[in-house]
Amino acid sequence: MERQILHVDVNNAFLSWTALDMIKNGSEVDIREIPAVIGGDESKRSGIVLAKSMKAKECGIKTAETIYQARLKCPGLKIFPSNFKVYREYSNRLYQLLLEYTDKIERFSIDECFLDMTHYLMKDTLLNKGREINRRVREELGFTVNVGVAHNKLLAKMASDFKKPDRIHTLFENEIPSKMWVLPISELFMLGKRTVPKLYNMQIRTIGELAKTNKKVLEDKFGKHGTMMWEYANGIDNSEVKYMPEKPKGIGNSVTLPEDISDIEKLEEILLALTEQVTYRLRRHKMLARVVNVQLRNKDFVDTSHQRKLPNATASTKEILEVAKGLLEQMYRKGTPIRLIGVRVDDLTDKEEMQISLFQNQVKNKKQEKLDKTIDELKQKYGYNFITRAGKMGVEDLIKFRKEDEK
DNA sequence: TCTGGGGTCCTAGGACCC
DNA sequence: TCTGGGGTCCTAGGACCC
Repeated sequence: MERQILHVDVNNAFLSWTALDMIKNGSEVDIREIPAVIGGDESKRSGIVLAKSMKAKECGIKTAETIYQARLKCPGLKIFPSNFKVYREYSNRLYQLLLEYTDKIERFSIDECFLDMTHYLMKDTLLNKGREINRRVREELGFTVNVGVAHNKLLAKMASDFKKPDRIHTLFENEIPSKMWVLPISELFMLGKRTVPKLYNMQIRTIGELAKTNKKVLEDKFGKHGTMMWEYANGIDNSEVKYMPEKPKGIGNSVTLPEDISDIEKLEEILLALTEQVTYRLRRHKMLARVVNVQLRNKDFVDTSHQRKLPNATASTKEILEVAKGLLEQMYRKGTPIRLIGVRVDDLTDKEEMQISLFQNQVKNKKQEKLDKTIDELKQKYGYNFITRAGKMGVEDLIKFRKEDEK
């Protein structure tokens, strides 16, 4: 049975939502109407563009480039900080509105949803529903979306990426040659800056040329990625709309340091703050981790990471911190200036499903678990930073706590 | 000149076992 | 002197997404 898929994509999401929030708080200007970007903080060495207004786009400003470069392109540019709490609110409002159409919604990111409308279309056409969503979001929520209409997720997503803003586009099978094959390969979902030059070297420049390339040639060169790009170029995608919320597969926290650090004791303090945050989130998900990973980025932007598999899954701050410290010591070359440090846990399992090893639940573990639990409860009651073991040098200010895990 | 932070998935090589 | 071939697990790194 042919599926009926919509992709809803908020136009300039962070910028639009910041604009609405500013207006709500009495701002006279609508930053959607001027050259403006949402960006990081240059003084904290995180100065990149997260979102741009149409006027900023006209200057040639691109997402993810540096604020420095953006300002060169557009001297009068206004820069505003991001506010994820606000973004989450608007994202939830959009989701609530979309729930009126189907409960088969995949929240692909904070500003993108896939809707599986296959079983929800009565006499209305998919296109009419798309138009209605587009209009209602604008009128009722005050921002605009692009809607992609197709029979699978890939084509719906490609369609919503056509002309912006506030548009609706279809991409049905018979439209693939005229609407998709004419585009450069860089426009194809999952073809990034590493793969595109390799395809260019093979004289493949448009999605249509990729679609007509021998599949086996691509597979020999790119493996599974080759299979995928050939199928995508031909509009083939059988993946489901994943409307059931999934458990995370890994949880991480990393920081770019305001200045390079070459002192391992300082790095260890930051590692503690990062680990506390990661294990707190892990416990809130009621999950345990079996793999601990530490990442370093040096001043030359070279990344290294080491990981270790644990004999038993755990959510204990102490246990994970000990492993993380071991990894840091193992990989850190004395005197190297470090720009970024991160901790993540992987290979997660549900706590309930965990088999309790006979040798594992000893008294000291119980004690440690109880301490973690007490601290977690205080954090929930008085806020994440109320109590922390990493308070020595204001390290906790570096670690942004992610509020969505509060729920 | 300056280059975020959160993820997911894949690959390749080495260790180890039968 | 010549030295298999699979399979699994673990680790480091890369590519891509928003």
